[in-house]
Amino acid sequence: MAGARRRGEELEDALLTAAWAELLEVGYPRLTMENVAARAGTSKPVIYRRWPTRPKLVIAALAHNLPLEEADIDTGSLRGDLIELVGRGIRRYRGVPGDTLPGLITETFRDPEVFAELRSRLRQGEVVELVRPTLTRAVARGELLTDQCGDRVLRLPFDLLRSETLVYGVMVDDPTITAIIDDIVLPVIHTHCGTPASRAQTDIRPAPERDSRG
Amino acid sequence: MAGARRRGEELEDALLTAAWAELLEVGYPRLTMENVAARAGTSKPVIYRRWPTRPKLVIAALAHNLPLEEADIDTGSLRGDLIELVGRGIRRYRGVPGDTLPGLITETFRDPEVFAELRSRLRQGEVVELVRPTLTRAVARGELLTDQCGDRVLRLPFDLLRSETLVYGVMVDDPTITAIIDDIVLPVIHTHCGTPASRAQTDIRPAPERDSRG
DNA sequence: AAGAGAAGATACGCTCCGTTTCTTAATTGC
DNA sequence: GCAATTAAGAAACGGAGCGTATCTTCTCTT
Repeated sequence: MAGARRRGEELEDALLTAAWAELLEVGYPRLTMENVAARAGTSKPVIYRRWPTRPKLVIAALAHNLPLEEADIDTGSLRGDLIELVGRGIRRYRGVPGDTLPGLITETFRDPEVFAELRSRLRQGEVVELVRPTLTRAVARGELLTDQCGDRVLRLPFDLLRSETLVYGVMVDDPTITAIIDDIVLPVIHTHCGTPASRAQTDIRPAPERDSRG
Repeated sequence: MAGARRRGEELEDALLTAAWAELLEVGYPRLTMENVAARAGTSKPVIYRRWPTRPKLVIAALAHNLPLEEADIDTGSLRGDLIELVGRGIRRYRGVPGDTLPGLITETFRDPEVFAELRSRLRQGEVVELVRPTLTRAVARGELLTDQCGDRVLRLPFDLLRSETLVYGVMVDDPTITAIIDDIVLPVIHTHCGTPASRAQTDIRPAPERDSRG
């Protein structure tokens, strides 16, 4: 109709925005290339000239709409830093339907390359590489004796987050984050990284645990 | 060809066995109703007369080929019990390709009823309801002060297991199980359920952690 | 002004789901 | 033992959706 024919970045933005909107509206399993094209006011070949498959389009849409957080956290305490860190990780995905990520993971299992890309993006999104610096700062504050601990300990907060979001398809709220940090993560960190005895009492609180799931 | 036409349970077994074999051989995303029928030496309508959708067929195949474990664990120590418990949970899925369960989860997100069924089956498979009795036995032995702790603590071993299997698509081996129990689960349990001081030194071992993933 | 390159529309082949139709064998009831 | 019912098995179909091919038309470059 309109002679105005978009090109380059403008068109690409429109496509990724359309894909994102489609993702939020109908969810991953029902997102079709046809509908994304229609929503962007164009047609399928335009999409396929940029992204060879559906998963890759969706990954691009995720990257386009979930900018990386910056790593500037220092709340003054280990506990505060962890809560903030995990909170950022989860807030990054607010608005993403519960089935989007599992859907992507599945679909991309067919294509190892795409899967690797998604996985690394998940890891980035979860800023797991920021946990170690957090521990290092805690050591500097005198909250911990060392920041030396295994990868599994560092991954722990985000692994638990995934159990809530990916497996159960539930969006995590703030009390849940606090519970995860207080009831699970901090005890493990203190076990591995040591705790000056006098602080142990106030930092660890094995309080009656809330559970946000049914 | 052969006039021998199967019926009832014999036919159903053949179908579920075929579905299972197909699952192991080509994985969930490439399992087709056509191929399952062909492998069972029959045709699609025979399947559809029993299971209305692909996910429901696969769930039936899982149920048919993954019998529930019996709950008879007592190795004499909390640590041993937990390792055995988690080991059984994971051994139950040995032979199940890494993409099967995420695939199912995705596909069944469309159908809440099927999803609920799968989820409850996962929970059964993970015998999470056996963790509390394990703690109770530990209290009886004098290893713990109490068995009172929140659901999230009870779920912890299996949530971590899922991070390895579902998210990363990796099969968990015995050293990994041991590491999960020693480095994460036991510290948390001891934090929440107390530890007689004299035993704390021998039970908790924040050893250099192994990591089975790349 | 001319040509390259990409946009956009349309249609196609393919796969696979779930259904329909029809024939034929097995089971049940008399 | 024989009809009547039920279900097996074969084949084909409609529909959705992916990814591709073809062709026209616009826009940008030179």
